Amino acid sequence: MYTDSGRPRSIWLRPERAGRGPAPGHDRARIAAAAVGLADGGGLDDVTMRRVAAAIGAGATALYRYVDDRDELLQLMADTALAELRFPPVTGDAHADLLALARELGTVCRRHPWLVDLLQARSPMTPRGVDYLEHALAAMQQVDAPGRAKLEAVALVTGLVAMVSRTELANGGSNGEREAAQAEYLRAVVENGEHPHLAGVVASSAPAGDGEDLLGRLLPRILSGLLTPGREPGAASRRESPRSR
Amino acid sequence: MYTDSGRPRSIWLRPERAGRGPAPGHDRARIAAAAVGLADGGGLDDVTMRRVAAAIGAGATALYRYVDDRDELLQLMADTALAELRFPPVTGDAHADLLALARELGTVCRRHPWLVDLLQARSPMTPRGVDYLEHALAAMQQVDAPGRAKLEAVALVTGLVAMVSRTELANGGSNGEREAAQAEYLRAVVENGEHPHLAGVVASSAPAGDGEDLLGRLLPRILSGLLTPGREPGAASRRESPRSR
DNA sequence: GATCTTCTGTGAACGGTGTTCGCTGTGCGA
DNA sequence: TCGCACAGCGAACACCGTTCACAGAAGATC
Repeated sequence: MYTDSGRPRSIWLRPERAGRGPAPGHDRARIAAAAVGLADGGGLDDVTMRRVAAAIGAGATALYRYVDDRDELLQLMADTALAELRFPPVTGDAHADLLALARELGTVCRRHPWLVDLLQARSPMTPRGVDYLEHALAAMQQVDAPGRAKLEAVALVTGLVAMVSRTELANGGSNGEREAAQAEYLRAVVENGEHPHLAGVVASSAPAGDGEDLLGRLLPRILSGLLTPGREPGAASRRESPRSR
Repeated sequence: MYTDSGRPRSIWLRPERAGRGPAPGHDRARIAAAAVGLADGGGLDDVTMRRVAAAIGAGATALYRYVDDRDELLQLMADTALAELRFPPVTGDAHADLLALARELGTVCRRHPWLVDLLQARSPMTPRGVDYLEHALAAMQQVDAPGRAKLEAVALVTGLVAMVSRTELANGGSNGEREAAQAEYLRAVVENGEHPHLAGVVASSAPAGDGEDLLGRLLPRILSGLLTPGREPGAASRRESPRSR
């Protein structure tokens, strides 16, 4: 049933325990938990095979009995974090339900900042990731839109959560050398005067509003644009300015 | 004028040539070009300090005279790639202009797949990145929306381009082991039957439509939701289903 | 119960990484 | 002309992911 009839490529289809030999001294859950602990403390860069192994009291290379790759370890971590999702009940209001789901994902991202990187690198098709997708689709059950559009909506919601979480963490977290450099350069660009629109926008906008609900403000607007079936907003926009071209 | 009155933290504020010593044998542009060439061939992982140095015929550690960090080298690369942007003229139709700009960014991303990673890791505040932002804001000059909303719109447009480019490259590029594993697991999940909504959507949607204009389909809808001033779509959605809660 | 087979954990090792540190020169400013 | 700041370089450091052969343990088979 597998594509080349060998052993499954996906870790999620590989049984954790093979029948024959001695019982493993560790398990995926413990390993993933240890890795999550390391990442929570110092980011994904602190998740090295040696350090994770040491954290569970194993030799440096024991992890390769449980995981083919460092990348598979990261998948385990993503799944472990997504397991913290408390799916809000489906009420029938697709927009509100998706917003609630997005907020849940946001809180998990706040707890595990590194999850943002894993979410954006590629949508993590882990068991809990699939559950998340299923829940989102269930929330949109009564929406009149093709399946493709719904999948795209989920991807966009997830991407938006990642984006918002990233800016939240950048504003709140101990601003590293990198942010300082960016701020320094941005200040210089604005003062230089060759970017009037940027200068105007930077001057006019309040400084980084803290407790403001970005998700609640952006997501409904995006969803309303995405999931409304008939209106064809692109055509309207094109009709508004017939002089162009 | 700098925050701690030392030497600028940002590479863009540091003069390429210091006055005193012998003339440098290389320059940022050549270094960045070499790095871009490596990344185009084999991804960002192929961009190591040693290899880039070798590509310009320099010793392994000579790069540190031009760049503080590997990360600064990546910034140089992002700027070099963004320099390929051919900004489409501003017509006055904000939606159309932003779509055209997004398409331009998309073609650059198609040429330099690694740029997607750099765009998503953090918005690259490089000179060309600032130009991009300025151009987008100019396209929205006549839009009646607060500056914050415009900045958010730009971020969303960029994020959408990154997302679309990623899926394009994943579909088109030589599918690695990773994609195979994901596909294998997804098939198993669908066959298993515990995720009916997902199964339905996967079954109903056509297989990966190739020449279909994702950007042109998604971006106008998103923008229409984002940039329309008065309508408060969130409230409308809440009013549509008063029975919930 | 004995044997066989498979699996587990390990330590050493390989090739590679980013980065630091002296060192030798070189060429501009004084 | 002199001095000094800077360019380039080689060696070195502390890691990294991953491979491999090998010890030993435990289920399967007889």
